[in-house]
Amino acid sequence: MPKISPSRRESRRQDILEAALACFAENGFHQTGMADIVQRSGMSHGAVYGYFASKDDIIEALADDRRQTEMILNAATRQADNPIEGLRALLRAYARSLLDPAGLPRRRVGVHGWAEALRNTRVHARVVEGIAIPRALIVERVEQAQRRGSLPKDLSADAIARSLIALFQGFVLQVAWGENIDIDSCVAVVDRMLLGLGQADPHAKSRPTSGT
Amino acid sequence: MPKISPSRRESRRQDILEAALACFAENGFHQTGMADIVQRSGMSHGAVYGYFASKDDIIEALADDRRQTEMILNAATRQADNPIEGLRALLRAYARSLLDPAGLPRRRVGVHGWAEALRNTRVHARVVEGIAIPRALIVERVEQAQRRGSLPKDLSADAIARSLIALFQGFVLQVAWGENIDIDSCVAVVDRMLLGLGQADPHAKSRPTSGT
Amino acid sequence: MPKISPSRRESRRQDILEAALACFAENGFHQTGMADIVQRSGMSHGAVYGYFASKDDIIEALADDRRQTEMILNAATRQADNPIEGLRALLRAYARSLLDPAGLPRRRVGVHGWAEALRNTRVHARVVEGIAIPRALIVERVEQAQRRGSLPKDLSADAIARSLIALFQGFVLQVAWGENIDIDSCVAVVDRMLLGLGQADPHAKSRPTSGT
Amino acid sequence: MPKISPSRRESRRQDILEAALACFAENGFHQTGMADIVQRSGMSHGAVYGYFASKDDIIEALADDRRQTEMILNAATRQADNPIEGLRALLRAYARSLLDPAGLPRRRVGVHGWAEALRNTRVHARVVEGIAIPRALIVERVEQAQRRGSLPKDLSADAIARSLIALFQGFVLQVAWGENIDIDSCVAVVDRMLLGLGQADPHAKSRPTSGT
DNA sequence: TATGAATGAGACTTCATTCAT
DNA sequence: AATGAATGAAGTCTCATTCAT
Repeated sequence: MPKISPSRRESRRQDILEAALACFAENGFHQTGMADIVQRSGMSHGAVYGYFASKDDIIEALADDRRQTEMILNAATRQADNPIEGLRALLRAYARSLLDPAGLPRRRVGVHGWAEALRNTRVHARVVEGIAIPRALIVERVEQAQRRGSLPKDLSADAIARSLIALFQGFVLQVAWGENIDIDSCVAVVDRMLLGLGQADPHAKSRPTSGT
Repeated sequence: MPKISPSRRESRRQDILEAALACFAENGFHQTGMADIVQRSGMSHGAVYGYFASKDDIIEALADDRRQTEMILNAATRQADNPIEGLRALLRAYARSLLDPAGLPRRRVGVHGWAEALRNTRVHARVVEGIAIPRALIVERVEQAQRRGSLPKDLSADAIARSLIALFQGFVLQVAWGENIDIDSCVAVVDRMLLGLGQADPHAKSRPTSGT
Repeated sequence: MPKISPSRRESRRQDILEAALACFAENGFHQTGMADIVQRSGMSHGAVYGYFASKDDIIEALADDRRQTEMILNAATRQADNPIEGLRALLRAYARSLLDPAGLPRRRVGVHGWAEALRNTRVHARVVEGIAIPRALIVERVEQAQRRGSLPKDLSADAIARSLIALFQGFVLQVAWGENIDIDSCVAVVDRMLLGLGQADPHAKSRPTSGT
Repeated sequence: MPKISPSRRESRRQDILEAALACFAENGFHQTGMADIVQRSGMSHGAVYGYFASKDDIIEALADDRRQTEMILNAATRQADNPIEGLRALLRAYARSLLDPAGLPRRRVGVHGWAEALRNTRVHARVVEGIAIPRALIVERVEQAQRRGSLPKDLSADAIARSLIALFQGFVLQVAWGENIDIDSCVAVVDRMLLGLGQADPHAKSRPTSGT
């Protein structure tokens, strides 16, 4: 029987995750010690271990960021009637998040998570799941557009989704590195690319893939 | 001859880097111990330290992979007369490298390097430099195309370059994760995106951007 | 109470210093491993590092021995009214300490500290400070005696102090080496030397510096 | 059968000792690596090991410095007819050597040797022997003086010798530390102390010890 | 003889986790 | 539940010495 209330417990848990996020963002998972997290959280070693079974447990918890996903779902949902506009809304939602300095730690930890996912099965699962959600959404939008004829059917919806995700991932990376990147210009570029997707295959001999 | 020949020395150095690459690809930089590298290289601790001053030194050496860059330069150079085709050649060269299973360790280590670049200044410098080279090449091609009128001038050449790089980075990441990604389909998608770039801004009122 | 009391902490600290003293006395600073100290202290590596940041930290802590100094201050203070007798009391206090077998480890470590002071700045500072204190005391006594006329004014008080310190240092060294030295006889010799200091310069032509 | 001439061999040996002396003076025995000595000597590892079986061998060779001893013997011998003057000549010879900056490395290594003598039996033997020689000389002089009546017989000749040696040792130490010590003033002090030794025991009740 | 690359035991230190208080 | 001192395996790196060339 816990002496502290469930809500207080959850709040403490978040304190730890917040502290860990800050530490991991600065130094990466493996250069950060439990002592760093303990100190930053203002708690004791024992207390932290009361909320997480291990350091890996904390890493896993942070590898799974639903907030971004939720934001994206919302962005796309708001344009539920127009798939192409939905994708553009998605793009803009991502771009906006990249411009938010408060999200920098999160994005840096995200990049560390990408590397960690290469060897830590559980982290891998979390990360891949986290990406599967927007991907499924994009796929859905694309297929919707393909049915409507606003996107050609000769392109794989999955490939389009993966390509857009890849774009976002690359932007996250470059921004995390502190590269001097002009997000707005990039959004314009991607917008134009999306527009290009709507074209038929110019290399296909004579037979237009889709018409108006 | 007690002093080993420079070529033999270089060969030994490569052996170490190869061993380290394999270890890092499996377990990441910080989960790999010097003992692992030593064992895998078949040398002794002391011998390894005769070639590299520290583990970080090895990491740095691996963070700088010119081979990929060179391949890209070649790919683009072969199409020196047609900038758009040069970019497509680049895209294909990248895609081909992604399909090579022998390059997997290298790509995995590359991802670890991305994370490491977030906190290790020297690795950061290497990684960023490694990306600056293809980016400069792309910028050059794009500006060439813009002068010729095959790409609109209202798009930032740098943004285009960064976007293409971002795409490649994201693909590298997804492939490294073992995602079930169909590279050929993705190439088709990116091809179409490139095509889209050639279009004028559809939102611009009346005045066509491309001319002459 | 999870946090150990300050007194218990200090006691543990002393345990480590004691163990280190014994090890260093036997094998010197650099031939002693942390493992030796750890084993002798009965603690674990981590525990020792909870009290001292490094091996050098332990060495520094041992380079600073105030006990001897305090003993000397006491000895001299007891004869506050007669400076010459104060110096003789000092001499005897030192001699007594040399005869104490329990102090042998301390003296051996002291000699190691002399060598260490040649290259370790912090140890140098500690050692020199440790000697500055009795030296200042001797200087004070000598100047007092010079004002009273019981010591000639043509001798530098500092040189006298340094000479007496040098004598003690040499005795410490010879005793530490296990030389077959008769301390009592040496005390008699130094006593006579002190007596000699009271004489006027015999080489000074005619004019006596001080009278009786 | 050595290919190099014995004289060349000895010269090489001295080169190594010189290099080692410089290294040891700077960093002490145990902080100096064979690599340092090898580099400073301009030879190779193998070559150095051709002259000395081990690092300890080099240390031992340096622990035995006959040059100083010889100088002292000469100084005292020049005053063979007057024992007290012989001692004063010795004192001055020592003092002069302390003022020679070229001898600093030697003196620093000497101090390291004092510490090393505490645990290395062979070094101990060398160091103690090195000191036994001047001590024996002083004892001889003192006994000579006692027979002549210029020094009282109630003082132990050995204690006097050890006391004088102790003085010198302490001066060496303080000079090696870079202390701001005025050697000339100290010589004046020791001169007066020696003068004091000539006095009879003032505490002895009535019966004068000295004759004539 | 000379060279210097190689060896490998061992040095110091860290840190995720536990558990007596 | 909470504390934080303690554990000890494991980490990176050094260095006296050897030996193939």
